Amino acid sequence: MAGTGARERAEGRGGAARVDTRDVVLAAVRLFTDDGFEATTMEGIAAATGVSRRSLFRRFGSKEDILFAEHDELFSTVVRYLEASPDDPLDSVCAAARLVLQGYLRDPEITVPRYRLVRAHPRLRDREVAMTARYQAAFTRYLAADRGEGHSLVAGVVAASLIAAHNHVLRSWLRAPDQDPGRVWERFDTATDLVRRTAATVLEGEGRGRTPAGEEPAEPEPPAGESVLVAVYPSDTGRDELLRRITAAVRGPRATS
Amino acid sequence: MAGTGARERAEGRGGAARVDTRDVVLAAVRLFTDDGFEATTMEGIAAATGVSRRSLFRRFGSKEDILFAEHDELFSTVVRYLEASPDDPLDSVCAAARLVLQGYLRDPEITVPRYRLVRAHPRLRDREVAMTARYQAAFTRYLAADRGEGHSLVAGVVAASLIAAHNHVLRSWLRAPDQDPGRVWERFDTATDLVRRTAATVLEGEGRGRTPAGEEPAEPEPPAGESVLVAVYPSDTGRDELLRRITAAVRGPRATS
DNA sequence: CCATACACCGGCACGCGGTGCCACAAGCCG
DNA sequence: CGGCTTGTGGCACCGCGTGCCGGTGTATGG
Repeated sequence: MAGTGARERAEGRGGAARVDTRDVVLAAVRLFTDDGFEATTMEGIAAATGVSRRSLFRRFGSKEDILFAEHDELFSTVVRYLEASPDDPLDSVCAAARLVLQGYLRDPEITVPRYRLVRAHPRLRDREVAMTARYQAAFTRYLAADRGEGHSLVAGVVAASLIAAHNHVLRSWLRAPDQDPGRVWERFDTATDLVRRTAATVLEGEGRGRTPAGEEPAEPEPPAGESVLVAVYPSDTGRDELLRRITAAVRGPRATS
Repeated sequence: MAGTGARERAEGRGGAARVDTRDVVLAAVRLFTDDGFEATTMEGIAAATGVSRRSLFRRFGSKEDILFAEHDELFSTVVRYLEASPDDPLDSVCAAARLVLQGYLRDPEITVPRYRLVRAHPRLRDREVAMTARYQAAFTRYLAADRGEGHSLVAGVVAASLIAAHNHVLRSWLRAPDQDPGRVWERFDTATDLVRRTAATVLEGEGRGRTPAGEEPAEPEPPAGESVLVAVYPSDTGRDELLRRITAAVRGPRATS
């Protein structure tokens, strides 16, 4: 629980300090798992969080979107990371996939119950696969942009392989979230190695990967069990706000395996 | 339009010869493209087809499901084909993918406008990718069932590759449905060949080929003007030390935007 | 100090998707 | 004929999602 409890005071009228998004999500997840997703109404979530029904829709869009709010944030983070990544494209997308897995491992409090909900309700399942499709599309675009335009097939296949490998590892963790994270990263490395091998096969005969001019080729892949922190913020974020959020994130209960 | 018009007589009560599913779908597609998906109400479809609103929900489940009714049928067909297929598993799934593409090419009257609708509405897009995910899951299960249980990763990657290749060719047709079908099949063959090559690579090299990743943690430098901060630190770095270093980095001269 | 502008919130009403329930019409059987 | 099953239409109802409005806190300018 990150900073709950002190919020309940925000009742009454206008002023009403904005309830933290994460608290809303956690409360909603709790209601979903306790009462069932269908049975939980937006009015119920509103009552439980102190945010009005109308504002819930304004901030999250829909009931499902509450469940995937954190995931959406992660997605945009990954996309921005990808856009700013100077490494070899294949390394970049692998690192991006690592980022996604890390996003899941970071707060099991949301991702694990969400996984259970997703498994139970086909509609939520569709929403989940839609998310992975968005990742896949982003990876494909990124890989295809680097090479010539004619290689979108190859890019699509490589991206699909990587997503499949990632999801394979991810699910293995979601089914047993208490296992040693080191094992998870180990599996992730073998999975990405597999993808790399297939990609190498597929790319044979293509021009070799570009080398960014100058600069030492930064090591893109932290060794397994490494601690990675990636922060992506809007360009207009003030330094203080940035530091405050990073501090809060680091001080948070979850250490990245 | 195919076989409408003679239906209008089915008013009044019970008897009402059952309106053909395909006619309902075609009418709905027409309404969707003419008036927009959101603007088209189930009551409108009911009025246009002579089927009551209640029966529409009973037969199709939801408004979206009307659009994908034919696709669902195709899916179950493919699954049954797969279950009865005695060939080499890789050949079987490739043939199954061919079946799907054929299902699209067979009636452009539904698939083409549906593609346009899917492109326009994110919600329908999600539904579409959910369908491809179902195919992918079916292919994965089929491929994994053949080999030992430990190869579900490989199966998943191969299935994902095949689906990606199929979708690549499919979209190229959907964007220009009037082109020569021979070209489409030609592209399909080259795409499946690509998948076959990668699959061969992946299936042959079951020996571990893991390369030990480098050890040196690094701080990749985001391009100037970008709002990305990536920091990689040893796992045992203390929170305070981490924060101090991040603070120094952000406060420093090369602050991120 | 007040006026204006802006952004966010909560309440209300409403359309529509989706479901449970019931009545009714056919086909099939003894 | 009377029961059973199956599919249908009508009706009422719930809940999601949205447009609209009034109110409140904060920032900006005279």
